[in-house]
Amino acid sequence: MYEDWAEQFRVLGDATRLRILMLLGIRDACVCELAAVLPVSQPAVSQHLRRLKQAGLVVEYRQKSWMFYRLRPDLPEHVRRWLADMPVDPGDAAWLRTHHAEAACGLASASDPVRPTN
Amino acid sequence: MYEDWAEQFRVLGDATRLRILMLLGIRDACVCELAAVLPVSQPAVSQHLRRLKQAGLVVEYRQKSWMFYRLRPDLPEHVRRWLADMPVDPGDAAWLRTHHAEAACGLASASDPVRPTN
DNA sequence: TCAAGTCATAAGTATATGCTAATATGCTAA
DNA sequence: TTAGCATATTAGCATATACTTATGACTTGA
Repeated sequence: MYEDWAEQFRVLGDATRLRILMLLGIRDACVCELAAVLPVSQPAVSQHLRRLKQAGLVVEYRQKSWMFYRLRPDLPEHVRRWLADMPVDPGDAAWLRTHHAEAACGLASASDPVRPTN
Repeated sequence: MYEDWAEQFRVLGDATRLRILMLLGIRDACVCELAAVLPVSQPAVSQHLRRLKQAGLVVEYRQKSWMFYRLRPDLPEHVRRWLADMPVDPGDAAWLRTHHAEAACGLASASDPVRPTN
């Protein structure tokens, strides 16, 4: 009866996944950006993102060769509140600010990323 | 940085622990009551309660030979909201209603359980 | 003091988890 | 089509977790 709820909590029960969620709370990011910031390998990032996606916490969209991830727009209110209460790592925020997606991923700054409709 | 938060989520990331929390949301209960309701052994219940206690989610108090556990009165608002949003297992609620602590644990019904001051 | 009941702890086991390295897949641009 | 990059998947490993049984510690009442 509580297994689905427990699974939701387990998804949030990893520091790396929480950090990914907070990073995506600053702005959308592609896998290579996350892998550059986080102290784990790219496959590890991919695996975390897969789990977050399966849990319905993030969505993905392709931008040229890059898979961008973003927080799901209609996150459950519980999750929104939790994330709002957690502090953003200043270093993470600075990194995402100084390394714009255009530069980091070679996107032309003129073209705004095409976001999924939902 | 997020390890403490992740740990909080991991504590909630187990169906048995969630069920214990929901049971204690109905009324305080002793270990043997919880072990009677749950499909796990008494040591398993004790181990879960220890973890819940370390996480600051429950407190314990002795009543004769029984160790009663209750939700910590000043639970973080996050947790309160999560618990409020989760459904109570009807079977669990019925069990705690029909098996009063007095009968289940041999307490005289005249004496209200002495609760801790906090 | 002692027997019975209650709970906690210890030891052992099976499964889940998070990571890495290696490899496969897929997209883009020439 | 093909080269090169970005991402996903696989296999393997170390650790964490949840459970059991066995046992120890504590409380109560006779």
